[in-house]
Parts: sequence; structure tokens; C-alpha cells
Amino acid sequence: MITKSDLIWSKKFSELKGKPALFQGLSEDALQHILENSVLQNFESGRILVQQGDEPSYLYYVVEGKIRTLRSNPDGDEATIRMLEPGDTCMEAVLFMGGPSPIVVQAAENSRLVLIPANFVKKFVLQNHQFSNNLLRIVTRHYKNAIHQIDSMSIKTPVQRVGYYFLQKHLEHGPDTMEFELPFKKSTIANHLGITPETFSRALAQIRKMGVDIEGEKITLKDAYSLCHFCDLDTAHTCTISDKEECPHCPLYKEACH
Amino acid sequence: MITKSDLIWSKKFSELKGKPALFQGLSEDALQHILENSVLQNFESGRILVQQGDEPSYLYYVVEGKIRTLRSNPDGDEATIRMLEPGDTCMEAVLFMGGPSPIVVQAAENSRLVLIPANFVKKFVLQNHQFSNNLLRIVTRHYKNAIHQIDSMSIKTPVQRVGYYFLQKHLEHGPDTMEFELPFKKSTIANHLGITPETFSRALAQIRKMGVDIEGEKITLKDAYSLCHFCDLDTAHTCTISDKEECPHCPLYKEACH
DNA sequence: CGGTTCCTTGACGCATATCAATCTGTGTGG
DNA sequence: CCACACAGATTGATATGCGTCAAGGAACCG
Repeated sequence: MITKSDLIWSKKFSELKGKPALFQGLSEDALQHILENSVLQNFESGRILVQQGDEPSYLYYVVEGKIRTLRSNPDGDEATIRMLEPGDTCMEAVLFMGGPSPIVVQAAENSRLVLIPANFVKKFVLQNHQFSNNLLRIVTRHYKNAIHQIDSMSIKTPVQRVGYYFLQKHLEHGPDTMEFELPFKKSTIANHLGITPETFSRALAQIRKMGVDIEGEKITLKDAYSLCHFCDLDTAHTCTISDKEECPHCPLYKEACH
Repeated sequence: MITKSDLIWSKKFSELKGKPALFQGLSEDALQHILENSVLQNFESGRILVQQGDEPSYLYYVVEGKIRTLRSNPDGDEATIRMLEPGDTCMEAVLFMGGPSPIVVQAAENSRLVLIPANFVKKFVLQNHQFSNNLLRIVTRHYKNAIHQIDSMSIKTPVQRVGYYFLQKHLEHGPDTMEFELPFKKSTIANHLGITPETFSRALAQIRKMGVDIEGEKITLKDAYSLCHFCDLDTAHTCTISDKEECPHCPLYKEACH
């Protein structure tokens, strides 16, 4: 039997990042109802939860740990699609796509997840508007991230990809904090960005020269504008950095020049 | 004033492809209500409908013509995200992402679209379950396509990308038809696949050697299995080709070997 | 016919993958 | 506590595949 308190930490964690969340704004009753129909389960690092081609049977909510979604081909090459932290969910989109799962779901660390049965989810969206809205917001968010990923891979150089990834993490952690940590090991991030670990490492060397301190997992910015080279128009619109007008690279103010 | 008959052709066209559609399963009244609140408008080829960073104000439904969604950077490089045909829609996802549009919307040909105001859409999803379900299905479909695109760009060689693209088009047109046409000019498709027109052209030369006839926009397969090299596990599950078990390359049956 | 646009083909250079060696940190067992 | 093993990160040397640039061809339209 799962209780609300099992989720407290993961909810807090994800709220910090300002991402749309599955349980956001639900009534006590609704949340209770969902949890009564779900199970809590642990998975050791490396374990495959869903295989490419499987019929999806659960929506997964991450309570603790790290999860990775990816695609792989017969040669063993992998393309990382998403990397999940506590409070994140996966397979919601797949449930509504119809057909088998286009992705593999794998634990990147020892993790604890809530498994909500697919049938329950499909029924519940019809009953609860808040829940169905949450799902719509989550899926559109995934789609937005996918668009950025496509953009990165087809336009940007390795240095730009890493820079943009850092910028996103920086903004997630509050744009006025000068420090953050990489939530995944570097080789995983490299794969997510569509480059090899070696190239990732060389890109880090470049970025160090631009006023970003990198020591292990810890990233420290020399000043608030260190990553502004890597900003784009739509990200700039959501940027809440103080003294934004002072930013020497903000595409919002450059734009006028063209 | 828009009438149902304005849409007939585009609805028929998109139903053929088996894609989830905006107006699917709606009651006469609901459809009427939507159309009363919308406008029909023509756009000449090349015209920009939405700029990156714009606040989204409409959901666009393609009645006639071709539309392209893309991202561009200050250097003028472009990454094509989607290519729309009659019956398709865009900006639905963006409406629910919140914030400015991450993409540009551009007419790839002279086109006629229905513009449904963003505010109306946001109100209407709360009232009409069928409509909100349609949107969820459409957005998840976009997400699925984005996943495949990411996969293509990070794993596959140019030849594989083109082959997989052809396979999808082949399946859309009914897997037992040996012929189909490219719906967009080659340079646009090339950009969508993240390669240059030159590389695309060279990839075509390779594919010709594998039993696929390419003459201008017209693609003719030598036999039903010509494109099976390029299939993947989840696509195989949805494949309805006759004599599927005979296929020499189907990943569904190879899988057992590992 | 010329002009335009798109596609194709060829030659070349560079950037990134690949392969290999070294280094770092972390955990394990004697 | 140290020696060892192992995974991950870094750095260097090499090669290859794609982008770039340039020229030629094909289809279309006035």
C-alpha cells in the first residue's frame, strides 16, 4: 500500500525545476485513488523495465533514483531520448500513441518507482480533467524537449550542444545560482547529446576557456552571463535572469540589429 | 464562414494515412461550433506564419497545400521538424507547452489553412472530451515521430535514414502497394533527415542498388521486402504486410537468434 | 530558346568517430 | 592500511565520412 508520504521527497524535488508533474493539483481523493491502484517497486541499476516493441502496461513515476529512456538498434548502438529524475514520469505518451513501445526504459541507478497500470490511466483521464490536463502538459513538454534535441543534433556543434545543455540545467536550478551539478554521468549525457564521451570531454575543455569551471560533476559559473552565448530566442523569452538587459549575448536584444 | 464541405478533401486525404486527426469523431454540433469560431486563410509559398519566439495565437489546420515547421539559428541554418500535408495540424502542442513558440511555421507551397484561435482551443478542451482526446493522440504521435527522428540522427547512416523514411511512406500508402511519391521536394526531405541535398542524392544511388526504382518523385519497389532492411522492432509490430513471415529481414523473427 | 530552380556528380578538407594509452577516483579484499 | 581491480574520464594519434564548394545536367516556364 502506497501512501502520500512515499512521494513527498520526489514531489518537492521536481517542483524546484518548474516542470509539469503528474500529481500536480490533484485532490486528496484523486491521488488516493491512483495510489490504491498502483504498486511501488525497486529496480537495480541497469535493469530493463520496458523493451522496444513491448506492449506498454504501466505508467512509471520515479520516486527515487535515475531512469533513462533510449532506442537501440541491432548493432548495439543506443540513442538516449530522456533522462529522468525523481518526480518525472515515462510511458505516459506511449500509452496514448497506441501500438508497441518505440523505446527502451532502463534504470540508470538503483531506483524506486510507482507503477500505475495502463488501463487505469486510460480510464482515469476520462474521469478527471486535472489529471488529463497534467498528462497533456507533460507530453507537450516532452515534445518540446525532443524538438530542442533535434535542433541540437542537426545544427549545433558539440561545444554548442554541451553549452546549451548546461544553460538548461543552469536555468532549472534558478538562474541566479552560480553552481549546479550534472545529474548523470558524463558518458550518458554525451550519448543524449549525440556525441561520443571523448568529444564531450574535448568540448568541456573548450567551455572551460569561456569562464565555466568544471570539476567532476560540479559546474561553477564565473558570472551569470557565462552561458548566454548558447541561448536561443524561445529560451531567452523564458529567461528570468536579473539585469537581463545587461546581457551581452541575449538574442532578444540582438534581434533588433537584423 | 467556413462549412464542413471546405474540409472534405483534406479529411479524406488524411484518413488514408491512418493518422489521428483533429476533427475525428466529433459531433456535427461540435465541429460546427469550432468552425464558427475559426477563419479560413490562404498563404503563398514561403510565407512565415509563426516566428520562433512568437506567442502562439492559433491552431493551424491544413486544408490544402504543404506546411513545414522548423527551427533556425542566427547563422541561417535550419532544422526541419515536421512536414505537414492536408488534414494535419500544427501549434496544438505549442499551445499547451506554455511560453513562446520554439518553432517557425512556414508555407512550403501555396496553402489554405483553418485558423482556430488559441483561446478557443484552450476553452474547448475542457468542454469536449473527444476533442481533448484527439489532441492528446495527435501530440503523442508528434512525439513518437520526434523520437524516431532523434534515433535516425544519432544512430543511422544517411542511407539508413533515407531507407527508413521510404519505409514509413511505403507503409502509409498501404504496404501492398509497390509505388508511392515523395510528398516534398528532395532538398526539404534531406533537411528533415539532417543531411545535405548532396548526401541525400548519393544515398539514393545506394538505395537504387537495393532494388528500389527512383525516378523524380516516383518511387517503385521491386518487391514487398525491398525496404525491410530498414525496419525496426516497433515498426515491425505494426507492419501488416502479407506473408510477413517470409520476410528475410524482419527484426521480429531475427530477434529470437540473439 | 534563355532563365530559373532543383538535382546530380566530382574533388577536397575538416571535424568527429575510432582506437589506444594513461590517469583518476572508488570500492574491495587481504 | 595498502595493493589491486575496475569503471569512468581524459588525452593523443589516426582515418573516414560528410559537408562544402564548384560545375554540369535536367525539368519547367516564360
